Amino acid sequence: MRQRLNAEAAELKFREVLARHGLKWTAERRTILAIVRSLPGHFTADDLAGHVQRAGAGVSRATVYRALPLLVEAGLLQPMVLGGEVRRFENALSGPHHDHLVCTACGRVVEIEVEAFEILQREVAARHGFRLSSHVHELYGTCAGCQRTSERSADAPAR
Amino acid sequence: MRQRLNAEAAELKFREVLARHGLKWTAERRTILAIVRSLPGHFTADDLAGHVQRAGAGVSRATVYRALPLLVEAGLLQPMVLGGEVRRFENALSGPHHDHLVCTACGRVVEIEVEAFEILQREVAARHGFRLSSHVHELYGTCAGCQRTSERSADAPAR
DNA sequence: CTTCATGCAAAAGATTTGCAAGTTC
DNA sequence: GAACTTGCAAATCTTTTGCATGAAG
Repeated sequence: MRQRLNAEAAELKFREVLARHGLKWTAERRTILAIVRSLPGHFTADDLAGHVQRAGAGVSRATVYRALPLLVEAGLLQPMVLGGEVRRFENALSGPHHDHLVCTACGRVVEIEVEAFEILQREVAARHGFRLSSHVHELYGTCAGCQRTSERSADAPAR
Repeated sequence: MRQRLNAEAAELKFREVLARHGLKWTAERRTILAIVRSLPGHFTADDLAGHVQRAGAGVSRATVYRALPLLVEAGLLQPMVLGGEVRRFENALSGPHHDHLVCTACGRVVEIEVEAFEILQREVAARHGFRLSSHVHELYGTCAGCQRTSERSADAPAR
């Protein structure tokens, strides 16, 4: 139901985020975007940096790292937790389980609790013969306030 | 719908994981478990280590770090991505979006695609005035094969 | 022209590991 | 007893920053 984004659409999304932050569209960021589009499957931040460097054009690691959050904000890169190498946790014992709705512009976090998700998750897991123990479920986007801000002006402070 | 786990249940879960890996139930791990249960909200691996250290009993940082993956496997700690400080990504452009079903015992990853999740997510986001751009959704548990293995013997190799 | 970007190399952090001595099973 | 743990400190790794120079708007 969700169509594959072509190069043009991807560039548009990226530039939109840049504009929103008053940042510039440079050759380096263009290169990084291209590599990101070309990488299949899962990869680490460092992997990506490596690919970009090897890809010829001398784009430094620092520049790649600096682009990461922007790419995520543009929805071109999707953060993952696979493998458990995370830095951040939440006590899974206190109170009922909840997921998170995070504003990528201002950082606000809304905790949500949706019974339907839980049920659906169990169903899917069962269908694959899995016995669930936990999960990570976070939704990223912009909250009402930040949407208004970015519509009004393109030089809105990042946070 | 999901009840708060009491100390006993938590210990049971933890010891179960330890047994499954042929590991031991030590005073240090007991301390760590206690602190984990006491910490509310979100925290980093380092935060936890700090708390444990300050909590008196001289449990070293290294020991805490070593216990982390076990706690997650036991479902007592829930990994999160909040804040975007992740090390791992996935190209959000190639093909339709999918979530992950991960076996914490053997590491197998099954990619799942459930339309209902997407719809529900959009609904929840809308209800809070958010415009979604991406999300992380990973389910952790044990696959059919690993379930059988751990039932048969407690000394099954971790992976 | 003013503001932002980049590379470099250094700095800062976070996590992991080797080892000798002490514990659990 | 054998196998697994721990603390410590050193070793690794990853990610971030300061600065001077070079582009983009």
